[in-house]
Amino acid sequence: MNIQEASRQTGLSPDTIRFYERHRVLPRPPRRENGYRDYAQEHLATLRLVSGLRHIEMSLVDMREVARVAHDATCGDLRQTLVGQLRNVVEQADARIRVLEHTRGHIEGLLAGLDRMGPTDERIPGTAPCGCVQLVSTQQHE
Amino acid sequence: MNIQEASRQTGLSPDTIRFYERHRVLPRPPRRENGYRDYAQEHLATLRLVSGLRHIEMSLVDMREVARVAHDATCGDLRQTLVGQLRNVVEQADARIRVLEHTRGHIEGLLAGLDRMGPTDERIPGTAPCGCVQLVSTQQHE
DNA sequence: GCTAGACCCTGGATTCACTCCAAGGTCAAG
DNA sequence: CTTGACCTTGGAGTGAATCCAGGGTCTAGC
Repeated sequence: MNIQEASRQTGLSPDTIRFYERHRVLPRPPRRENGYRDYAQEHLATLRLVSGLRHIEMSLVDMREVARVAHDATCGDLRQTLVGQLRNVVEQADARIRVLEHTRGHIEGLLAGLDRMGPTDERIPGTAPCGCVQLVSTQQHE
Repeated sequence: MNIQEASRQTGLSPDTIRFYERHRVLPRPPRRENGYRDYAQEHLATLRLVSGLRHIEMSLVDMREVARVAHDATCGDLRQTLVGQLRNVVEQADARIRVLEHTRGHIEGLLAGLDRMGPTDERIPGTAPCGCVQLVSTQQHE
């Protein structure tokens, strides 16, 4: 399977796959005689894992560590390290989701506020206009 | 209020505030005689708005647009542009949250799988170890 | 008055994680 | 035997910070 097909099946672009390989996040696949990378099912597993980790914004360095463990370790080692790292990752995702939901709420508040205010057209020159300032500044920020 | 205090009250680092100012995401505040930036409550409103937009990963260019509108427009202009952009932003946040939750589930599946498998210690050399491959590769990826 | 330590300023270098590009090789269809 | 879609590499460019050097300022304590 060539790199494009591997890309299609995992959601990582060919460029990103090559980039990760260069930075030792992904192991080097075997090559055909013509030099093309040749992926098998077992590689896709790792690519998909890495794609998932990328989605939750794990750093390249940490992904490298997970991938190294997932490819070299015995099951005992793997379990310990991987479980630790994955728990971490879930926590990070949760934190990220909380921030997003908080900000989403904040923005919706802004929108609702704009709705409530009705279409006045004046503003005090040199300041932020209409209700925008009040809406935003009443929000306490962590 | 100096830049550090403004930073403390809005969650943007002083470096980031200066960076945004340079890139015209934030307006230039007045300076004291010594050249220090001097922020007032009305500036904090804008900083907080921008901090919120940053949290949901709005691009610098789009933030510049929002900030420009929020500072220069009349209320009518503001309403139209801002509402459009903010709706957009909420959508982006939702999409982001969906991806994160999907991946979170994926990773938890991995963890549950590792739990179910019990502590075997063998692995086939040259392949990814134990259940890791199966767990990941059974997951279909968009 | 003087020094230490925590601020502030600017402009430019570095970082991270890609993403794109140039220059060239490979291959299947017509 | 050409066209067009693929593949290779190494290196340049991008976005959004973040860090740094080199310098000025301010407050507290001696």
